[in-house]
Amino acid sequence: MCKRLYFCIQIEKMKRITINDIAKNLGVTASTVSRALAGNTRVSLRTRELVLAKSKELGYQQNVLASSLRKGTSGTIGMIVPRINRHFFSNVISGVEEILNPTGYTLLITQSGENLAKEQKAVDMLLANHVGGIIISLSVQTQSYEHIQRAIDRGVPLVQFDRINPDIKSSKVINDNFTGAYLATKHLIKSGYKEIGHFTGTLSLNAYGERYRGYAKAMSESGLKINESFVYKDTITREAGYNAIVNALKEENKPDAVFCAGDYAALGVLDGLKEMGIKVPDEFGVVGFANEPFSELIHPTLTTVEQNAFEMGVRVATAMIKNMEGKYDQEIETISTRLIVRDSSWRG
Amino acid sequence: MCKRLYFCIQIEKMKRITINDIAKNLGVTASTVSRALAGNTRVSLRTRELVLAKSKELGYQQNVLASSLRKGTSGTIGMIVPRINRHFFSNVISGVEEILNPTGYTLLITQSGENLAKEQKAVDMLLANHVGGIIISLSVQTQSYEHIQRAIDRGVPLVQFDRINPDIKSSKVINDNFTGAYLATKHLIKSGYKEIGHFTGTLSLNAYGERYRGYAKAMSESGLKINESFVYKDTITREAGYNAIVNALKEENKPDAVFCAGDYAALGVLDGLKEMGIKVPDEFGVVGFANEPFSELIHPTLTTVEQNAFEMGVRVATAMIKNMEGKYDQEIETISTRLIVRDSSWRG
DNA sequence: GTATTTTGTGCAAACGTTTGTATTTTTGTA
DNA sequence: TACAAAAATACAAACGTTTGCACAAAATAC
Repeated sequence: MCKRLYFCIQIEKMKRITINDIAKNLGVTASTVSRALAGNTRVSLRTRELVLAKSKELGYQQNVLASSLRKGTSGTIGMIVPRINRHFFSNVISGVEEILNPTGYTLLITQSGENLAKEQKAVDMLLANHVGGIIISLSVQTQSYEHIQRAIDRGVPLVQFDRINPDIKSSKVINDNFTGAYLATKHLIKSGYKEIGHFTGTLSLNAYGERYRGYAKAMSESGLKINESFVYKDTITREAGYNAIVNALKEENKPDAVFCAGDYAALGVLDGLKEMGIKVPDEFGVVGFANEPFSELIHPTLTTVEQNAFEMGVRVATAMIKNMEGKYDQEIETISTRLIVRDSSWRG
Repeated sequence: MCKRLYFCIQIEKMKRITINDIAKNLGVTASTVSRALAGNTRVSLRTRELVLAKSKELGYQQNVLASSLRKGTSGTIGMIVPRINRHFFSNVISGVEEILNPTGYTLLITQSGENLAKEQKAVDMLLANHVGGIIISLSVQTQSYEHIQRAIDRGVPLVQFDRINPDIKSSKVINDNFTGAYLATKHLIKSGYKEIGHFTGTLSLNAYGERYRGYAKAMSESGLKINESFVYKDTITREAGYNAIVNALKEENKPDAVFCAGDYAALGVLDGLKEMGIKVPDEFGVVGFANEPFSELIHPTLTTVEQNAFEMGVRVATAMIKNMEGKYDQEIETISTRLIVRDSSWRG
C-alpha cells in the first residue's frame, strides 16, 4: 500500500467539539447552547456571550448533518446543468452563488453532460441527499420528465432555467430568446441580406423554439419568405455548423446569410466560408447566439446575442429561496437579451 | 407574495418513506431492514428480497443525512477551485466526476474566485458539512494556510492539485509544469528568437515557480542569459499581458519573444503586438500555457502547452479515494504536458 | 437425548442537533 | 413578606439511520 513506512500516518478519529462539550464546559445544557448559538433571546445575553466565547475557544463547528436531520431540511440546494464548462452555465452558477452564499445555503453542482440517464441519476442523487431544492436546466436529450415530476411529488421546490419544459409546474427563468433572435434577424435584414437561413437545435426545447419564432417573425415582418431548406435543425456544434453550411451552399438556391442559434455553430459556419473562400461580411453574413468568449476573439469577430447569465443566476436563486420559504409561484421570469454587432454581419 | 391566488399551492410536508415504514409493513424491525438494504448476509436471503421489493414498492430512498450522522462520515467530497469557468478546472472536475460518480460519492463543488477569504469560508463550509475529503487548488492570493491545516487537523483527507503548497502534508497531483515550460522555451529558441521574456503569475505558487524554472533551464542550457527586466510577475490576465508587452517594448532593450505562463496573458500580448503593428511570428514570437479553447481560434493561432486536465481529475479522485480508505500517502503525482505548436511562434 | 454451534432477528443506544414543555430562578408588585 | 408574572434554563423526545449485543430458533455434533 504505502511506498515507505514513514509516509504512513495513523489517522486517528478526531473527536469533534459538539454543543454537549460546550454545555458541560459551562455547566449548562445542550439546549441552552443550541439556542444561544442561534441567537435566541430566550437565553440571557450573559449566557449567550459565554457560549459564543467558549465555542470559539474550543473551535466548535456545527454539525450540519445533525441539524438538517433534526430540522428536516438540509440547507443544500442541488443544481443540474448540461455542461459546467459552457460560459453561459458557469456564469449562471456564479450568479446563483452570489445570492446563495450569504444566506448560508450550500450549492451542490452536477452536470448531466447533455445525457438523459445522467440527468435522472443526478436528480435521484440530489433527492437522496435531501436537498432543499433543485435548480435545473434540461439536457438536449431530455424528452421524458418523470424524474422531474418525482422531485416535485416529493415536495422539493424546483426552479427551471433556460432549457425549460413549460408544461412542468415550477418556477421558471428564461432568456428573452424571442427578442434576441428577432433583433439578430432584423439586423441581418437591415444589413442587406435577403436569403437568410437559420441553424438551430431541437425545436422542442423551449429556447430553440423561441429563437425560431423570433427569426420567423422578423422575416415575415420584413416581407421575406423563409426558405425551409435553409433551416437546419440539430445544428449546434462547430462541426454541425460546418457541415450545414458546406451542404447549404452546394444547392441551387443558396442562402446569403445565416442566423445560428449558438456561437459554436456560427464558428463552424465561418470555418466553412473561409475554406470556400467566401468573404464575410461582404458576401455572406453570420450571426450567433450566446456571446461565448471566443466570439470576439475570432476573425472576423462574430455578431451575436448576449444572454445575461449572471443576472439569470441571481433571479434563479431568488426564485428558489422564495420557493423554499413556501411562497411558491409558477410565474415565468424573462431576462432580457442584447444584440452585439461585430464584423461578421455588418456592411452598413 | 403570490401574484394570483390560484398560483399558490399549499406544499404539504411530504411524509418520506423510512426504513421504519418498511419494517412495520413487513413485521420486522428497522435494524433488519437496514441490514437487508446494505446486503448484509446476516439477514436471510428471503427477508432481503422481501425488503428490497417492499422498498421499491413504497419508493423508499435512503436518508443520507441520517446515515452520515450515524456513520460519522458523509460520502460527500468537497472540491474548491479558483474558477469554475476556466477550461482547465472544469475539465479536472469532469475527470473527478468520472471516477467518483460510479462509487456513490457525491461531489460538492465551490469556487474561491481567486480570493483567500472566500477560500477560507469554503473550507469551513465543507468541514461543517462533514465532507469525507477535500480536493483543492489554491487561489493565487493564498499565502496563509491555516484553513488548510485546520482541515488536516480534523483528520479530513486532503488532495491538492495544480496550484499546490508543497509544504503541506497531503497527496498532491500536479502538471509537469517544468517540462512544459522547458519545451515551450526551447521551441522559441529553436525558432530563432534570442531575447525571450517571461510573463508569469505569483512565483510562490508552485505551478508558476516550476514554469519559471523550466524557462530558466532552457535558456541557460542554450547559453542564453535571462534579462530580468523581461520577466513580469502577476501577469496572467489579458489586460496584464497587454500592459506588460506595451511596457516592455518601450524600453531600450526589447524582448523579441515571450513565453507566457497562461494563455490569457498571451492573448493580451497579441493584442498589444497587433496594435503596435508588430508581425507575429516574423518579428515576435509568443507562446502561452494551458491550451484554452480560444487559443486555436484566434489569429494568429497560439502556440501553447496542453495540460491533461481530465487525466488529472481522474488521478486526483483516485488519490482521494485511496486517502479515504486510510491508505494515506504523500506522494506527488505528475501529469505530463505537451507542447502544441501553432502560428504564433514558428518561423522554421 | 443433550450440548454446541450457526443463523436470523430484535433491542436499544448512539450520532448531534432542535424544540415543545416543564421547571427553576429572578423580578416586580401589592 | 407573599405571590404572580416574567425570564432563564433544564428536560426529554425526536429526526432516520447503524451497529454491538442479546436472544431465540434451527441446525449440527457428540
